[in-house]
Amino acid sequence: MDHNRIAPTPAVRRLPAYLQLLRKAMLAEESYISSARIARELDLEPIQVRKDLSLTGLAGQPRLGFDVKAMINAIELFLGWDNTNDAFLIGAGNLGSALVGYNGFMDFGLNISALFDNDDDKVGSEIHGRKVYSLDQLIDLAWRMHVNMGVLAVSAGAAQQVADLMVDAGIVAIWNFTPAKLKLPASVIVERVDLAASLAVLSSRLSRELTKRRGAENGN
Amino acid sequence: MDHNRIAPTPAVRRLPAYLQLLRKAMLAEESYISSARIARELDLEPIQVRKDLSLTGLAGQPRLGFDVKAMINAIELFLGWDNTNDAFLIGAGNLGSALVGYNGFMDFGLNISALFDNDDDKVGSEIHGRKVYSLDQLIDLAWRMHVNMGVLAVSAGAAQQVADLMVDAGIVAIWNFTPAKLKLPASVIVERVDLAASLAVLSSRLSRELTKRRGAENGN
DNA sequence: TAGATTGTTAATCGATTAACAATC
DNA sequence: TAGATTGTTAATCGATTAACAATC
Repeated sequence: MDHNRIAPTPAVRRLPAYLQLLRKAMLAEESYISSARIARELDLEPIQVRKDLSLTGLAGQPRLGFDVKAMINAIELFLGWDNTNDAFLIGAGNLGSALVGYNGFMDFGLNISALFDNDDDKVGSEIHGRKVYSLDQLIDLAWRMHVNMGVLAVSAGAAQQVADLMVDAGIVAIWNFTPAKLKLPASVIVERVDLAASLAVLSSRLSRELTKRRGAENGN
Repeated sequence: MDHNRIAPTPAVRRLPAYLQLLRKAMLAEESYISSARIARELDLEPIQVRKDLSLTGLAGQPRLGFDVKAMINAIELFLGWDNTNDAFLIGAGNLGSALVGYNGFMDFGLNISALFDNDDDKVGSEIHGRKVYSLDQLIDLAWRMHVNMGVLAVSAGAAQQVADLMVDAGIVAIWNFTPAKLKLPASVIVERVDLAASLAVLSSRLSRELTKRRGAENGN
């Protein structure tokens, strides 16, 4: 309820899952959904669902649950997904191309409107229907098109330098797909997709599991 | 120190960053590094670094810090990155190709040894030097090559079905790049790269920041 | 009204951080 | 030895969960 406190990150990260489920419920023409039902489908606790949804400021109704349509709007508004966000993608390599080709981003209110790369062979071409521009044009185009979000998908080595350029171009939020830890002004919002961290969790667990199994095989 | 308790996930996720820094230190021929120095470079607290590193079971030395080479080995052992892990990648689309082309995985002890796809146009071809097989061959090849890790990069709609097949093929650990929440036996280890969650954090913060700035513009 | 589901307040749990004795 | 840095134990912090009164 307290709209001045910043929202807990773990809760914000769960909101897209609620949104997805609510959209499915809307397609099924259900008008209300309870926290118990959401919790069951997403394998969470009902109380956690209620706490998370309260972030949006929209209250549920006793006996009924949450108004599906209203809650969809409330979550989208909270996340800034109510209007499509135009973003530039910098680095039209393998990963960059993959991200542009992923249509699912439209569900997240994200539209990658142009690509930027230093490779002259790529500049001027189109990837998945989006034009590739030279990095030299980034500042000019970002200001002109009022783009304030950037997806960084260059090599680790180039990441810091390109990020600095993005900031000069007026980009406020950077979705960082590189392994680099960027050093930028505090006012710039950076969210990193840390594949190494994710793989570390998976492979350490696998490693333990395999050790356990080998132990069991030897009759321990 | 208690090696029976499972490791806290946030700590495990930080280990690759330590590893990367330690490797850099080794290249610079430094033999010891203190928690204070690691903390400074990674923007963490020294005490957190010490707690995290203690997970590996390797102790530091008072006055000196941590033995760089020994700690690299200890972290790699802990994560199961001491020997290269062979993995299959299922779904040779945009994202799948990008992941195969990303050479950085070698630093994480991961080697994607083969690709699988249902698209007949792709089967038999090579992507970034790896052969693409039909999904029909997954079970046979996984057993024969003793592969127990799989990277899932198919469409959201196919994810559950393909994951079931992976489990039938004896795959124990699944790195899930799809938006699907997989329902699998509890013994299967799943780690999901949740792009929607990550974007939610970024765009909700951006949204707040822009609202704030617009407020400031209007003289509030 | 009775009953189901909500939001609030308090308790629990786990991760982070602080204080400090132990160590080389 | 003196001093820097460690690992341990305790305190703090934040997120999750439990209990329950409020509500339609």
